[in-house]
Amino acid sequence: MNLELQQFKADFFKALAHPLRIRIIELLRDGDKYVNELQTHMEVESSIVSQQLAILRAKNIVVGVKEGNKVAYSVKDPKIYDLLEVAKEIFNNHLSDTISLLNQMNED
Amino acid sequence: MNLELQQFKADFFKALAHPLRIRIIELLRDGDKYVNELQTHMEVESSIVSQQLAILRAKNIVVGVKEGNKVAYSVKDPKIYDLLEVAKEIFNNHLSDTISLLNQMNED
DNA sequence: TATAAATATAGTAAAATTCATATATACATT
DNA sequence: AATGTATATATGAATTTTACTATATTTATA
Repeated sequence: MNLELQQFKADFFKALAHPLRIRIIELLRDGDKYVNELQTHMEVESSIVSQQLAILRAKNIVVGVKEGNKVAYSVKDPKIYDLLEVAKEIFNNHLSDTISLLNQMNED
Repeated sequence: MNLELQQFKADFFKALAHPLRIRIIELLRDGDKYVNELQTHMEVESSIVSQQLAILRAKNIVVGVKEGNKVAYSVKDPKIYDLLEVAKEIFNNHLSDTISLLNQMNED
């Protein structure tokens, strides 16, 4: 069934499947930022930031608007933060599973 | 800032970044399934299914329970379906953006 | 105009992922 | 015990992604 839609979803998740791209999205949560502002927070070469932004742009996750010298980036659909929120909840569940497993092991 | 969590999120999304793995998760939504059941729905070699299941297992997204000859798989944390649901909403927004853009272009 | 600053892109080597095939392991049945 | 079935893993080739470096493009400023 609907293989094309599954491919589309996979591509979308692939766009999020990199720590620097997650970082960019989370930085943009506090408001639009210029590339250099992103860079100083991320502590990597500016070309790397541009590359990752290009990937996010290609998947329509962020948009860049030129303002003179600079380019201001913003997240296109704020629902993406709901997505990250759910991911965090899953992370927490996963973590508490791991912890209780460790506790169990120590009881023996 | 929380680099570890960003890495987790990235890894997690990476686990979802493949159409067959999306397919598996969606198939498991209707209830636990044996590998061969998954396979007949997916129309790929069984070794491919196993490989993809191994990836999902490694990221703690699914669990397999041995039942005699077979292994029954289930999704570990149903919250993952919340995630897919939010993703779908984002696609729909994106899609309707694209459509209205196309309409605009036709008006000119 | 020449130079600097900000951003983007091209090229490339290394690393990771995918897919196919072959092999291994565990359980069931005869 | 021997064979068949279900699942998992190993291996390797092809492809994709990443990270780095160099270069290009646009705008601002001396």
